[in-house]
Amino acid sequence: MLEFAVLGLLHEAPMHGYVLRKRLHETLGTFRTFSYGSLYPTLRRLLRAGLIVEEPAEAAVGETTANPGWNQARSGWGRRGKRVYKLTAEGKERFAELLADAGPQTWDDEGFGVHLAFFSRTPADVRMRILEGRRRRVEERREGLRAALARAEEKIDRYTRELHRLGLETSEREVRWLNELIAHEQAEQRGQQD
Amino acid sequence: MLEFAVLGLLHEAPMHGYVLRKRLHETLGTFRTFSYGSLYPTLRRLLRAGLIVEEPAEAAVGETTANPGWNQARSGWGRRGKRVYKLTAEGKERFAELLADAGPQTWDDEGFGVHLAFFSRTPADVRMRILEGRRRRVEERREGLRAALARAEEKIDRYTRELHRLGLETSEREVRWLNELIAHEQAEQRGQQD
DNA sequence: ACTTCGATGTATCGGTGCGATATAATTTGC
DNA sequence: GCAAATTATATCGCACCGATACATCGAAGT
Repeated sequence: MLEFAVLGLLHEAPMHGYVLRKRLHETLGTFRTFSYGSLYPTLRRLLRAGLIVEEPAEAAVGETTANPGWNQARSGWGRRGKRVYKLTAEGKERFAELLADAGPQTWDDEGFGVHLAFFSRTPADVRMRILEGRRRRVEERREGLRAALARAEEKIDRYTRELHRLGLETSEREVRWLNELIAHEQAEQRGQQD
Repeated sequence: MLEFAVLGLLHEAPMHGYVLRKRLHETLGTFRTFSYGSLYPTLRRLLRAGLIVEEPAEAAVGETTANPGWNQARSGWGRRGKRVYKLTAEGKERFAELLADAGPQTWDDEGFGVHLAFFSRTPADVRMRILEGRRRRVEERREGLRAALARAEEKIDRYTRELHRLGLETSEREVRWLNELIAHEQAEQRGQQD
């Protein structure tokens, strides 16, 4: 999922790992954060896979050109210190593939949230399949919680019951929310056809 | 967190990994599931640490004594095949320690949910600290989302905004839910003192 | 009796991500 | 002119997941 987010964000502009992490935090809005402990290894992975490349530091966004001496000290640019990453053609291609994929990862809590951040770039039919998959998923959770609450009502621990109550309300809410989104999508599609 | 849950569940009775996983699923109620890919390694870890021991299969819960031939084939019992795990004194001690700990792990989504499943066994003051820590955590998320929504209202992607809206409502709801739980705890403590 | 199927049961593998920690340069504020 | 905050990169061990591979058992059908 980090791979997906990184690839998506690098479409905006080449960026440092550090800036990337901030943008990540902003676009995902506290719903999800990624640590450096996963970001930097991911960046290296993408680099090895040829999906991104390192770029001379001059091209970075919001860079004050304060001539970093230690930068030139090592083979021209950014060997040590700031590293700016840029999408390659393969990287763009890969992102497009990931965008078009509506697999099960896209309807779990994490995957869904991240994918939604790039929803306006995903094809309308894929959007629909993801939304519906997510709804199925949340409905399952809702039913599971309903069953757990009905099954025991008295027997189970008060705190557990409270947690299940909250979970049930939350899933009910999310299903309603999804229904609205889906309805909106359908309306839009009808509008398109006319 | 799995360690905590396993130790807690084994207080009920000695169990197979398989049964353990089912009980885990039941008590956590779809809010959280652990896969075998984490359960079995965890079991081995606990075994190495001396927090649990293997027990002859006869002692297992709900066991039909169907004399498993392959079981005796290997040095007396359960070397290959079913393995029943039982808490040791150290294991019980460790669980008590974990119960009494109200660290930051206990107020993130995962830790909080798992801990709540054993809340009736945790000391009242620890319960309070966990509840308050969780509230602080959720309030932070709520404020983050409020800020994100206020910051951009028009600029940001429609879908992202919708997700943030849902997240905001969810956090608001959870804060209210926590307030009720906390009020209940306080009332109970006052009752205790009289 | 035969066999097939679903539940029971144990286990490993590669991959993904986290939290803590170390290190250093650069900017900002006093 | 110096301390503190921010920018920046990186690694380590650990926890967990999903996929996958086995093997056994009991029941239900034929």
